[in-house]
Amino acid sequence: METTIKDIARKCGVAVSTVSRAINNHPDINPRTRELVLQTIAEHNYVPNNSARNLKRTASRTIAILVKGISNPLFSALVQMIEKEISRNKYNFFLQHVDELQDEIDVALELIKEKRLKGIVFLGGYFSHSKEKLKQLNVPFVLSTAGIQRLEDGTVGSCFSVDDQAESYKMTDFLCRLGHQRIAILGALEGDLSIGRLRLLGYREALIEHGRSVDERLIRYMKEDIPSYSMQNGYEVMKELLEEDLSFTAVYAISDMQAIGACKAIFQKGYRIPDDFAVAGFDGLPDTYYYEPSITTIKQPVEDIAKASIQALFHMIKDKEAVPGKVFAGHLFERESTARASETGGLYVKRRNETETGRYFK
Amino acid sequence: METTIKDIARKCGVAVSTVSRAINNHPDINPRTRELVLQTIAEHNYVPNNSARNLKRTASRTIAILVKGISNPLFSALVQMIEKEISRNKYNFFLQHVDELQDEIDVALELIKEKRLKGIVFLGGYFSHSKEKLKQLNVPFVLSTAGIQRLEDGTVGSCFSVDDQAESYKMTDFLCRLGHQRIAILGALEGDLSIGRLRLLGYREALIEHGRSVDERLIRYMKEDIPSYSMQNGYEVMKELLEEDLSFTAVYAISDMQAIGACKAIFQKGYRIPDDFAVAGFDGLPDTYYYEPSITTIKQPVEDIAKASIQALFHMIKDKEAVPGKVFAGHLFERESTARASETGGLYVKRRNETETGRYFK
DNA sequence: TTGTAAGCGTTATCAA
DNA sequence: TTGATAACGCTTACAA
Repeated sequence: METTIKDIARKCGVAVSTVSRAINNHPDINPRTRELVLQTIAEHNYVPNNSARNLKRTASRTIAILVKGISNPLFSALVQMIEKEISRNKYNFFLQHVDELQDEIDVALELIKEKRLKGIVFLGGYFSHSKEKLKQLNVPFVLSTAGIQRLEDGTVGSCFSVDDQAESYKMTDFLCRLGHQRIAILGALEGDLSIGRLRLLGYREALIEHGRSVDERLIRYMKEDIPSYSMQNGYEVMKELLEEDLSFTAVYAISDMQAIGACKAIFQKGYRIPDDFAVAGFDGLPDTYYYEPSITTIKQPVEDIAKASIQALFHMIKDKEAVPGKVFAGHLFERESTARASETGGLYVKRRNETETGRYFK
Repeated sequence: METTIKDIARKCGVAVSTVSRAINNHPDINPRTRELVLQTIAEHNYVPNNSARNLKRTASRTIAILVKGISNPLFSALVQMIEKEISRNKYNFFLQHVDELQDEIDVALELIKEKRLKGIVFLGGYFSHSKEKLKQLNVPFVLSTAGIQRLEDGTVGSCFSVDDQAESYKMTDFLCRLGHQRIAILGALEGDLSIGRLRLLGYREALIEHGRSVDERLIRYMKEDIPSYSMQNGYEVMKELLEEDLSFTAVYAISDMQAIGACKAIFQKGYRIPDDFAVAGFDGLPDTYYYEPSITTIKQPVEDIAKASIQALFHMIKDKEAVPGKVFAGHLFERESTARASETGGLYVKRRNETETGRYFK
């Protein structure tokens, strides 16, 4: 039989309420009694049952961080910052992963009741929930780095992230300005409705703006049977792309991991980066800095996003008023993996007859 | 006020026990009543309180996966396999991270009571707990990829991992056989008592076996103020190492991430890999395959470890008998980052006067 | 400073 | 097939 508060009370010859007081550091208890109780607890390895506590408690000081998917490297830094800030505010936190297929709102709903949560941070999970469903969440929450949601006001939750479409535009625009005429994109799963869609939109937009035609054959999606956003996925897709004769000089992967995979495929074919192909990623993971050559990418300001998210959450918790979300600017890091599309380079460059920013391509 | 089972009962004009039956799919309930109840539940967005359920329930079908630290990339694959197997057995699971500083046993102890857990999988966390403490865990558990523990039998928990010391020996031995006389190691935190210690032990052992002297200056520890086992940590430590005049030709990092960081430091100094320095890692992450040059490493058989762990756990749960742990062999992948120490290469090689496997160094 | 007792929201037992 | 009711283990008035 499990040890309960009653057993401890009996051993100590006191009432359960006294034991409870000792456990919870209540002021109105004789220090000597407290000592006795605490010691007995230690001796018997008594651990209070959290279900019972949560059931009885009307409130807690707990915030849950719900992370979608298990291996988004972008979140490591984010989570650490958020945790630190939560602790600083003397709240408890609770990091739980929610499966790619699970509905994070459902998980949240359960947790709110079960743990009497004070607030929730949703990480990733490219939110596309009905407003109605979000309404059920009757505690403050923030969405961090979740694809931008155009929420009507009145909603409790705020969204903190970069503008995926705009940043994607930025990168594609950058490649265009480097003189690349034909730019392939390594996208998300076909039919993706979250960041994959937004980043693809930005890509199209930039191409059109630059008067480039959008060649659908240069738009590639992730393979279903390989982990999403993985190096392997980028590698396999790039390998296929290289086998077709599509004459492009740059490839933009919508995640850094895919970009690294793409690099490998390029190297394995004996091509050089950036001489034969320019490669760009997205996210700004440390990996892009350490890779050889270092990879051009859009860095998401995770620290800022984390800080703003958690501050907003505490503001909502404490002052009970909604906080507007915020869009953060990403930062394009130009690294070694991209270079100007030159006349000499670019094995696949076959057509070079458009005008570009003062430069002439014959 | 939150909706409870009573509210639903009232709305439906039935007793709470009937609602409970509907929720829990009990057979002894009129299908019509069940429908009515379920519909009312949906209409009111009623979510049962898990604390109350867990409190009342005597048993569950839940297994917890407790992951130490937030960003060990090695675990992604492991977790996925374990999850799949748990679902296949029609159990629920529950993935929670435990902070680097938290005691995972304490967390487990709470969870056991709170959730009436059936079993626990500890991931990482390089277990060094007293047997006494482990005894408190009165549910079956397995340790996966946690530094090998020499548990006396009688313990419920089994340990599944590689033999870190032996594998580390293997890698160091490999580098020695390539002719490297002076091999630096990028270790864990100084004073580490888990895998860091074991891998360092294997390194020393191999050097001694090969008649190499152990130069303490070539043993480097992670920097405290930089994330552990990170690329950045490897990079910074390697940078320092390169600035001293220690004449070594190979560096063995006890994690792949550190190895990648080390590579960057080497490249930045203008040296070549493997010509000037051989670099080896440990873990067998995909990253080492995709890096340029690909990195020699010891691959941990995570799939096998995952499979064996979870199978053992279910065996313990179902048949209530202890299962012995198992040690898995790692697989050394020789890649592009290591090569034979040649007479010509090795900028730092200054002394080459030892005999080595049939080769003569002047 | 301590004890008594009510009740948190469920499930399970028993009787109807 | 259903309903009443007693737990589950704890916290918290309120009383002493």
